[in-house]
Amino acid sequence: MNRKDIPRIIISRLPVYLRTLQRLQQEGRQTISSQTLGEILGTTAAQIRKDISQFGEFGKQGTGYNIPYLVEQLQHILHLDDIWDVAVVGIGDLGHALARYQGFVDRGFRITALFDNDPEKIGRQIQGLTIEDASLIPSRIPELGIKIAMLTVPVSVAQQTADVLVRAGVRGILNYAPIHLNLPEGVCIEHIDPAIGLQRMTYYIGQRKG
Amino acid sequence: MNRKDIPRIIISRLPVYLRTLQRLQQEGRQTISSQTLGEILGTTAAQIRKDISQFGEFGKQGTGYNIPYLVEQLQHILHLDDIWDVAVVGIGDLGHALARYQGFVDRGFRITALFDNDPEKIGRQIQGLTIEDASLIPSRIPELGIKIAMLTVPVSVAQQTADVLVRAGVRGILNYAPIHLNLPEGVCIEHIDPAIGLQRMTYYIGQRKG
DNA sequence: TAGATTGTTAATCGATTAACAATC
DNA sequence: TAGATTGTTAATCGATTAACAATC
Repeated sequence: MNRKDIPRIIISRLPVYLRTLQRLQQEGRQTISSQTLGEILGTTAAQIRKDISQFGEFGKQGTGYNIPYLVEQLQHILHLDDIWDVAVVGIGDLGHALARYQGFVDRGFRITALFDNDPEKIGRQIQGLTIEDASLIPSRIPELGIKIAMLTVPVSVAQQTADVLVRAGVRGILNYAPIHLNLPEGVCIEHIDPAIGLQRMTYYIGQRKG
Repeated sequence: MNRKDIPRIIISRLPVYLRTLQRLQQEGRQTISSQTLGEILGTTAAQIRKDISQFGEFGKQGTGYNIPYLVEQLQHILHLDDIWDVAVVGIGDLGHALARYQGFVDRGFRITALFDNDPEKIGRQIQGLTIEDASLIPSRIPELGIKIAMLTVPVSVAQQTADVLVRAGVRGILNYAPIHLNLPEGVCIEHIDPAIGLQRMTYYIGQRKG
C-alpha cells in the first residue's frame, strides 16, 4: 500500500466521507451502502466503493459498510488516531473566530498556540490560550511539536510568515490569505478564500438575470 | 461559446488566475507570459494557455498577456462587471468576521444583509449594517435582489436554512456549515470547511514522524 | 530579423463509470 | 435460499501535456 500510488483526488474525498459518516454515527446509524452514502453526498456509489477499496476491504456484500468501523479505518488512514496540535498565526477577526471555534476537536485537531505581531494583542487570552509574539515562532513551534498552522495574516506578509513557519518545522499550512503560497516540496498547503468560492459560482449564476 | 461546453474544472481555476493578475496589476506590472504566471501559481504554462483560450484570443505571441486587459476579460467571463450583493446568514464568530471583512469589494462582492434568529443579536449593527430577523429572509432577499448567500449557521439548521434561501431566490450558497447540502439543480454550492482542509494534509504529513 | 510566446493539435495520461462475479 | 451489495475489471470519458506552426 504505497501511499504515493493513491491519487490525490481520492485522498481529498476521504475527509468528506468521514465527516458524513461521523454524523451518521452520532445519529446512531450502524451500516450504510455505497448507494445511500452516494445519495447523501451527491456522488456515485461506484466512486465511493472505488475510493474506499484503495485501502482495503472494509465493506460486506449484502449489507454495506459498518459505520463505526469505517469511521475508525478512515481516521487511521488519514492519521487522525491522535489529536494534532495546530497554531493560528495572525489573530484578526478570522484568526479570533478560528481560535474560538469548538468544532475542531471532534475532527482531530486542537489549537494550542496563537501568534500575532501586534503588541496590543500579545498577551491577551482567547479560550484560555495566550496570544504570543510572532517573533517567537522559530522557538515555540518546535518546542510545542506543532506541525500544522492556520495562516490568517495579511497578504503582504503571508509568504514570509509561511517561510518562517516551514523553517520552524511546520509541515502543513491552511492558508486563508488570498495569495498563492510557494513552498518547498513536502510541505502541504490548502487554500481557503471565500471570494474564490463566490467567483466560481457567479460564472454559472450569470449577470443579474440567468 | 456555449457556457455548458466549458469544463467545470477550468471555470474553477479562473478566479485563481484573476486573483494573481489583479495583484500583479496593483503592483504596476503590464504584461505576463503563461510561463511566468505558471511559475507564480505552481502550475504549467500549457494549462494556463489552454484554459484562457477557451474564451478567446487574449494573448499576443512574443509578449504574452496584457494584464489589465486579461483582468477585464476574466471579470467579464465570471460576471464580475457589477458588484454582487451578498447576505450573511448566521452571525456567530465566523459570520461576524465575514461581515467585517474588507476584502470582498475588490473581488466583486458587497455584503448588504445580515440575518440571525437570536433576539440578542437582531437589531445590532456591524459595519453600519443591521442584523435582521432570519424569519424575514423570504421577504427581504427578493426585496434586495440578493442572489448569493454565505451560510454560517450551525449544522443542525444548515439544510433547512439553505432551503429557505433557495425558495427566496438565492442562486448560490457559500456553505461554511460542515455538512453536505442537497440543493435543487441550478443552485450553485461551494463548501468551506477548515477541518476538511486540515484532514487532506494529515494523510501526507503522517503520524508525528513523517 | 531573431527571439519569444501564443493558440491549438494530437498524444498521453488519469479518473469515472458500467457491469458483474463473488458472497454476505 | 433470494436479495442486496461489495470489490474489481474493462470500457469510457475527460483532462493534461508536449510539441509546433503561426506570428508578434
